[in-house]
Amino acid sequence: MGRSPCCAKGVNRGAWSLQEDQILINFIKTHGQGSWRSVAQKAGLKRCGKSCRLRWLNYLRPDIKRGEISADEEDLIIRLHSLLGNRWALIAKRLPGRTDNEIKNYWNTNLAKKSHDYKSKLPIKLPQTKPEGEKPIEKLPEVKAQTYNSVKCSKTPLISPQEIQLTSVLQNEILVPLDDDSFDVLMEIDFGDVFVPVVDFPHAQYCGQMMNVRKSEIVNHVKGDDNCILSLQSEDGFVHENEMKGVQLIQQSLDLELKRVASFLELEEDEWNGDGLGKSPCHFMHVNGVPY
DNA sequence: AAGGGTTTCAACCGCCTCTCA
DNA sequence: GTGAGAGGCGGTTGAAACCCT
Repeated sequence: MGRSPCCAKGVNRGAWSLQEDQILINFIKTHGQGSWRSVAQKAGLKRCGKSCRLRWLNYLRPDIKRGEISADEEDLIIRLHSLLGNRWALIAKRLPGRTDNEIKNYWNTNLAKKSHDYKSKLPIKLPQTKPEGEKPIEKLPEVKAQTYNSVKCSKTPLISPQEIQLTSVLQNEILVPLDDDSFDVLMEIDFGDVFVPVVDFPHAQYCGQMMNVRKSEIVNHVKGDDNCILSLQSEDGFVHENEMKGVQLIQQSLDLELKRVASFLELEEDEWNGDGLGKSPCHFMHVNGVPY
């Protein structure tokens, strides 16, 4: 279906003049926000409706907060971005007075670079050797390692070690309390004979950007951009029963933490558990290419 | 002071979704 | 059910401001 351009020829483009701003402000004060196309026409602005809407929402609206993004706001943006991805409008709803455009610009000019710089310094060389004495507990021939090759999570839990100790109902079973001064490890999952440290960035502001999971000497993949990959491939070609259990535990713990974070951020369930980037991490786990 | 490079951010573009006839 | 119009959104652009030599 072909679309006619929203802006007819002959309309003004580019930066808004003070006079245009004043006309738009006065018109909306008097008539309120209605159909943007008709606002442009009735107000006598030679602008397309979209341009009027953008100007009002991003600049002229009286509840816009001016000034620098505070440290608290920055922290919230980072947390929300790790949870929601580039859903700027959704993120902006959680920062009163800030617009999606402003947050997007702030991310692109400040936070994205920080994040990228940090990620580029991450070690990617991983242990390649299999530990002595590591044996499969049970063979599951229908699920070979080369097909049971990844657990993919869209998002990571946003938790501090202190919070883990306080909140995890599974603490005694799968989460090991951490040193108070450590942000390197979010939690450890006990696979029975192997501990799996779930590692995040050492700086709190990067928590949630990427997660690094190692399963002792066996799990040998640490990588991620927007997503993280937990590779649970065993070198012996079989899936260990305790590994399968580990997948379930990771799924449980991630889902638990995401729910808690979503609750903390007062996100509606459809904002984090629906389609898209806000989806619960357990829905992104795959075994053999199939949602686990 | 000049000018060249870099950064910032307002505005635009194009696609998607929703609504309504 | 279908198509068109409108709003909403994320990605991108480019002019202006800023910085550095």
